[in-house]
Amino acid sequence: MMKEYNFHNIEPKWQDTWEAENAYRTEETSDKPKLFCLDYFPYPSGDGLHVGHCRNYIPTDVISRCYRMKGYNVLHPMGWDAFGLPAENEAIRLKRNPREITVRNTANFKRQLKLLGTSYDWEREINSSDPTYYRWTQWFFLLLYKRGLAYEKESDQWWCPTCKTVLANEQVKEGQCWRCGSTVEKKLLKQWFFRITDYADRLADDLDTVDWPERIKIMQRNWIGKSVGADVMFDVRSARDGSSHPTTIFTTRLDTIMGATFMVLAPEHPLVPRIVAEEKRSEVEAYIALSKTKTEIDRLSTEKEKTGVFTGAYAINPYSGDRIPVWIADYVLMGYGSGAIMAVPGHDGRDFAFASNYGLEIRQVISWPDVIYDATTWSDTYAEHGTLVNSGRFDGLSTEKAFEAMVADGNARGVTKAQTNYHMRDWLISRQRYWGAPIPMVHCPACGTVPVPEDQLPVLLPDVESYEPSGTGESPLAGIEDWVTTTCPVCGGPARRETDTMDGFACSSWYELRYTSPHNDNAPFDRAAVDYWLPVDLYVGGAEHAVMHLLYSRFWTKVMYDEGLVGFTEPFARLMNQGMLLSYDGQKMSKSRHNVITPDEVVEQYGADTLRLYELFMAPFEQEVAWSKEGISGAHRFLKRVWDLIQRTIEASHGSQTNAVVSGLELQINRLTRKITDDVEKFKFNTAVAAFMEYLNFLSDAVRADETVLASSLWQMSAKQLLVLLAPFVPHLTEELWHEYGYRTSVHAEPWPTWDESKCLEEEVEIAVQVNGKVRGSILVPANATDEEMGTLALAQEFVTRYTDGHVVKRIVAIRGKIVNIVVQ
RNA sequence: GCCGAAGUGGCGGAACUGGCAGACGCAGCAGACUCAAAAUCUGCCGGGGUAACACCCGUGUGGGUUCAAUUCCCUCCUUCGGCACCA
Repeated sequence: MMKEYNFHNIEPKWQDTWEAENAYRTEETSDKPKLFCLDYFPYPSGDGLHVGHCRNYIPTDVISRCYRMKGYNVLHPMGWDAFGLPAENEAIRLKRNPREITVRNTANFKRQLKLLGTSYDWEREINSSDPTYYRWTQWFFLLLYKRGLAYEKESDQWWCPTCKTVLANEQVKEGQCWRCGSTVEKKLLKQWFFRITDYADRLADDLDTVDWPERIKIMQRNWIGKSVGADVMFDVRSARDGSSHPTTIFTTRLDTIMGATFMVLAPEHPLVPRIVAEEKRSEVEAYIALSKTKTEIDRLSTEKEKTGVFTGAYAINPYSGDRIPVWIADYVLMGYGSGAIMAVPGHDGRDFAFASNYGLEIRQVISWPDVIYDATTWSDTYAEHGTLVNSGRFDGLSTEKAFEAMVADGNARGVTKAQTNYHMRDWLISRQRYWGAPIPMVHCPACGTVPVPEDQLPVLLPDVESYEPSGTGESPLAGIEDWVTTTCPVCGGPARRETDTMDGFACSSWYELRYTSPHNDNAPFDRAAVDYWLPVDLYVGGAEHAVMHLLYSRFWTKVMYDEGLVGFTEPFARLMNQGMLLSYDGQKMSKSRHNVITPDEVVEQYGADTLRLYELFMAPFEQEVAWSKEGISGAHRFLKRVWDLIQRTIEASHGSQTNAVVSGLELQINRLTRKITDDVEKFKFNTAVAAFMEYLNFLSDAVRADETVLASSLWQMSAKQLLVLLAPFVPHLTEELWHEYGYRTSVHAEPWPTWDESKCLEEEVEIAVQVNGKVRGSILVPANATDEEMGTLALAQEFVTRYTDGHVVKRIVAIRGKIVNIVVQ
């Protein structure tokens, strides 16, 4: 009587065994090659994992298991990004302490991850909200401060009224909070920033050195937004008293400067009150007031009308000498460049729209061979490069040449200098919230703002009765008087602690390093361990962190490199993004839609091995796909068929050996081994699973034809090799069958099978025969047949002569192992 | 508006470097087993056409290169993702 595939017994049994034997502990020191295989740092939400989250945990587990079998020392750790807004918001909603919530949630996540049969080294588990961890997050803050990369500044910042805190630019998507979706507002507050803009060039350039999806690199480059141009000084004359105010504008198109017919200042530009004409004053002030409210309310309207007001003042164009009017308009932003532009309506769409609205002069300064200039039909499509006209001594130069000549010319006269600007702003890291690492700074009335000395870290997050955000722009910590009150580390006098906490993204900017030495009490990490393990060889997670975590983390790494703490400049050598897993209704899985599928329910019905196999099989790794309730049964059927066939194979192994031969078996097992090895390397798990299925179909057909093959030696060997290849994909089923064979050691400790390339070749191949590109039949030829032999054999076929008789054969194309094409007439 | 990715059977998808489009799986249809159902096993399964062959059409659209195009080039359409007045 054959045993049934009882995954309910098998899976917990092996999970307990592996845990008891500490089967997946990472070796501390080793001569083996290393692989650091890392999942994104998860925030342990109270909802737990759904099957969509498994879409990255399963593949990284397959990779880790596979590389262990290949003889690598593998670091595959897991920990919790527990600090931050999401955890705190959940705690507030449940009216529970965030610390309690975190303990409960991480336990549940861990249970679910174990349920999947993952092979994490749990001895290296970390938690960003633990003082032994955030002590070092604070230590890095001090490092940044010491290097002049952390500073305080009062400015208008994005404020989320629901989360009651400020947000960094990267954390505002289409005018909404990245976490809760509320429309954000501007609020004037004193805030801590990290000077990430100092690293803009390196952050952009070093993208060329990493193996990441091109899409993510492009998003980062766009975000950094490097633009090369020039600063030019325009002399603005006050309309009030005629006084001179040299004012810088930034342009990437210096070559068009002879076409600058007016100048525009941002409404907030500090020069405005000093130059505005008396009779324009009320109109200008009204516009400034209006634009302040407008940016908040109308941010999302797509095609905003370009509006502005004339200040009454004029400026001198330093190249043409023209006297041009100075306007203010809200399409010029104070936060970029110098908050002032030269407007070239002839060759810029925005300036053109503005000039058209207010009847300002439009002048052509670039010409193209096939374009006739006509002021009435002029449009923003003519911003491309060409040849200069109406530009005096620069006429006839190409735009590129003119740019250089004009920089040199202006440079000599002291009005122009080459300049590069960036879209990216400094990273705002203060949060007016409780659940984060306290910023380790002290405000002393005598000494000013001073850092907490390293030996006094961590600045512990105090227990607090109410951790609800106040909404006043102050953190809940500000209300804890005996925590806030402290002594100044410099003068010993009374002082007050900084009450803001750090953005949760600070915690995740260095966590990968902590895994190499998670219990180190003397430093954030052991240098030797980091030198061995880093950079991360394979980093896997969703695409949603393209310009947040991944940018911040790269920045911290470069700072550490500059400080001499690490020997590399990029933390993640290879990055992969898994596709989103939609629910069976094609919608995103969410509690509110009631369409969440949990691994718990799937494991209960089909087992973890089936879940793993199905998630790997359902679509290419990077592609979005919808869950199919029926589809998973195919994966389960496959595993039952493997189970049954191996059971029969084991049974047959107890009898006497036969000499039965399965034609092509050696070819198939060698090809399968090669295919699985390649596909795992390339993250093509779906085709790897398909290859297993094809192989099983091949074996099934062979057994049906002749049952005695089960007891042949090649069959026995091939069946075992199938188990070993399948082990990283379905660890429990393979382990059970491996032990049923009588082995006492784990299948996961087996060496990864190799293949013989010469045995992957067939002796005879079937190739298609075409006449004039249409398939008319196929022939069987020796694999080493020459082009002539293939052509001759093809021409002799009845299905070919039918088309060639009465025609002239012009050409025969023969491609070895593929096709013969006979071209007639 | 700009940047990027992608369009293949009823569905998820496969196709090396240009070489027989639809591997593998799901669903469906027919049959075997069964009193019956489930499970399992076997066969069929892009469209037209045929008694069955033959044959014709077919990878979003229209063109091009080639002996040969899902694959390369150009045009357009659609969907998804990112950025959104960055001078």
